Formats: sequence, structure tokens, C-alpha cells
Amino acid sequence: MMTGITENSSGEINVMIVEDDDIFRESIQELINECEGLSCRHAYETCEAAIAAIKKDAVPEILLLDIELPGMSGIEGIAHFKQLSPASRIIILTVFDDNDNIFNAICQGAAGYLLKSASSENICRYVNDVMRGGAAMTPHIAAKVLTMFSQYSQPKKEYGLTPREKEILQHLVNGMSKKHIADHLCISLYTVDTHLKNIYAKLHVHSQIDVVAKALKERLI
Amino acid sequence: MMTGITENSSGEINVMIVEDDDIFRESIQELINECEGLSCRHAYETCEAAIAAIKKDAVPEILLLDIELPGMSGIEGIAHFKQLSPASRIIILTVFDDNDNIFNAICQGAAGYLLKSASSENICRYVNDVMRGGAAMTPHIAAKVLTMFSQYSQPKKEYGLTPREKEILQHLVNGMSKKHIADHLCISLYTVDTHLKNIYAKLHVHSQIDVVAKALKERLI
DNA sequence: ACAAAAATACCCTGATCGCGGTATAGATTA
DNA sequence: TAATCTATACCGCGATCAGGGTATTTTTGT
Repeated sequence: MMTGITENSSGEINVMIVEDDDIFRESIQELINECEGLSCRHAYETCEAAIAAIKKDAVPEILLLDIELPGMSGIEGIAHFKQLSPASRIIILTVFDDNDNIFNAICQGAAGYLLKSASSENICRYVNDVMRGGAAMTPHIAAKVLTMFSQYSQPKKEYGLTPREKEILQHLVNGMSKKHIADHLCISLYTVDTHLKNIYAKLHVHSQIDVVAKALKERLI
Repeated sequence: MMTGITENSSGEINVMIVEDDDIFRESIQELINECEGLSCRHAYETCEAAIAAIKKDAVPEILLLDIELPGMSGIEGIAHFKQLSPASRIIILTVFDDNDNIFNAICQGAAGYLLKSASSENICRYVNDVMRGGAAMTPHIAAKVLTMFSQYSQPKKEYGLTPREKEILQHLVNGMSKKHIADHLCISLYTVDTHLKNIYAKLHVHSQIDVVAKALKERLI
């Protein structure tokens, strides 16, 4: 059974490291131990080894996790760690700065995403920020996150749809057929048809599928 | 006409401040001027005043922007500043930490979002991070951003679609008709029909529209 | 007051879709 | 080996859709 997270006897924060490169793992462990208030007594080469250790009662408060590892990747590992020890906060520490890895790590629930190029002092600060309930990102990663975030909701193109057309589009997206929409709006099926034709012309599409796909992809509704 | 962004004579970074509270504005200006490499010679009470100043050639490299202001809000202001001076990088500095403000600021293109409770040293560091192309968030804000980010793509339900079915779903979402899909995959229209029937059964829907809407809404593809 | 835009309604035709079947060959798994 | 899953293919019917028209009324903006 799990005992839950407790500070160690000296009142320091338990940091666990999962990193396959021997030299980097040892240097980061040394760095953590040199930081005021931080302590790392558990460092492993693989997620599998770390999972086994957690099951044997080595529950960390902070988990510094590499992505590219032999066996299970760090991204996959997040879900396992979260299940075994929900209170542990996971910080990705990697050389990868591609959107996919950042996106997946965040979606899996990582509380931080640091690049290995970060300075020692900064890493210590980030760990402390996360311990206080915040999240940590190196500025370069933060910029990528903000860009992804804003891209997602930026390009609200304007196609000049009238209010009625938007209303019909909304119902279409909600799965109503032309007939249902006509009934619901108390207008003729022919009228819905006309509106739909106009929507097609304005959005440059030729079927309901296209309209719904475009509306959802571009968040017109 | 705009002269573009240039460092001032002393090689320091030009920081502009828009903040309506006199005391806070003056104290933050003093703080910036005390920071190595930073200089603030332009501080205004409203977006309108700052916009007028930028038009008169006071183009900042960094713009520290409050949200709650008399007249135009900081969030609204972002779009104006971006248009007048696209190279200026905007950092929100506010007391508000609600999701809406954070979300809107990021979507408008802010490069940073700081809480006024941040320490002096940290604010200087954040400004420098942004000047180097990064983004800046106080840890509390970063945590909120990550949460918003992950909530958006969490509930990947599993409907047990086979690889072939996912492939067909993908093409449907991309606007292909059953006939086109059949041609593209070099299989019979009847086969596509069968696959589609099975997809309908698994997703509990009854039309292509519903399938596309569900796939896009739940990010199955 | 007049022009433009928006909303309404109608018709026809060929194409497509949804759904009820049935059936076979190959791969996977129990 | 038997059972299940996956992918493949076929048929027919009634419903729906797309696109080509035309046309009237109401609302809006100037």
C-alpha cells in the first residue's frame, strides 16, 4: 500500500529523477542535492525502474522526467506515475522542443516542461515554483505553448454569414437534418434549402459534411 | 511614419508602461530603470495615450500593459499595439488571474502574463526572457495555462474503431464522399458503406454529419 | 423614399445516403 | 480447433441532398 507523500527527515523536498544518460543523470542529481531545500536520493534509468521503486514506497514529491528513454517513453510514463502517485508533480526535462512532445506532455498532466539547456539555478527555481503549486516552463517552451494556444483560436475568418444563416449552421453542427431544422424554426424546408445554398456559396463548400467540418475546424460557431 | 524599433543611445531595452494607478506606475517605472539593461522613459495611464505616443515615434521594445484601464482595456489594446508596432512584445501585468483574461490576452498575442504580486527581480528577469524571444508567465499563471491547455484535449473517448475505420473517418472529416473514399482506397463503394455502418454503430450516430461533428468535437481524428 | 440585403417559398432532376439484409476470406485469439 | 474480428463485396428501397432555377415579402440603410 502507498504511504502517500511525506517530506524526508530533513524537511527537504524529495525529487526523483528518470534519465537514461548516466552522466547527465548523475550531474543533475548532484545539482539537486546542492540546492537548498531539495534532495534527490532516487534516480533511475527507465520509467519501468522508477515505477517499481514507487510501488516499493519511494514516492517522490517532484519527478524530473526525460522523454527519450529505453522502453517506455517519458510521455507514456506520465499516465503511469499519475496513477501510482497522483500527488507527485511531474516536470519534463528534455532536449526536445517540438510541439508534439510539448503538447502531449501537457495533455498528460505534466506540471512543467524544461529544456536541458536551462541553467542550474533556474532548474532549482523551477522545482520550487512547482512545489508551490505553480507550473514551470523555460521561456522558449512557454513561447511555444502560447503560440499553440493562440493559433488554436485565432483565425476566426469572416464569411459574411447572416444571423439566420449562422443559426442554421449551428443546428446543422448539432446534427439536425434540413427537415428537422425547418420544423424547429417553423419555416419551410425550401427556405432552409435556400439558406443552405447561400451558406455553401459563402463558405465555398458543396455539402453539409464540408460545412460542418469547416465550421468546427475554424470555430465559426 | 514609423521608424521601427531601435535601442536607445545607452543600448538599453526600451520598456513602455501602461498603468492607470499612479503609485504603481511610478514604482514599476522606477523598478525598471533600476534593472540592469532596462530603461523606461514612457509611462502612460491609458491605452489611448500610449497609442498616441507610439504614433509620435515612441516605439517600445517591451510594453508592460495593465488590463483594467479607463477607456480601452488592455486586452483590447493588444490588437491596436500589434498593428501599430508589430515588433513590440507585450507583457500583461495585472492582478487578474481569471481564465478569461488569461485566455484572451494570449489569443490576442501577448508574449507574457505576469501578476503584480511578482517580485522585482522576477519582473526584470521576465522582461529579459521576453526580449530573448521567450515568453513569460508567473508560475501560478503558467499552471492555469497548462490546465486550460490540457482540459481542452482530455476526453479522448475510445469507441473501438478499427484502423481501417479510423482511416475512413479521417477521409470523411476531410470532406471526401463515400465514392471518393472508395476510389482513393481502391475498394468497393459497398465496402466503404459497410465500414461506415460499423462506424455509425460504434459512435451511436446515424449520418455522416453526426460522425464528422462527433469526430471533430471529441478530437477522435 | 428608394435601393440593397435578408428571409421567405416553390419546383425538378439526378446523385447520394441510410439501413435492412447477406456473404466470404483472412487474421487473431482463446 | 473453434470462435471472433476485420476487411472485403453485393442488393434494393425509400429518404435526403445538391444545384439549377424563379419569385415575393420584410428589414435595413441611406
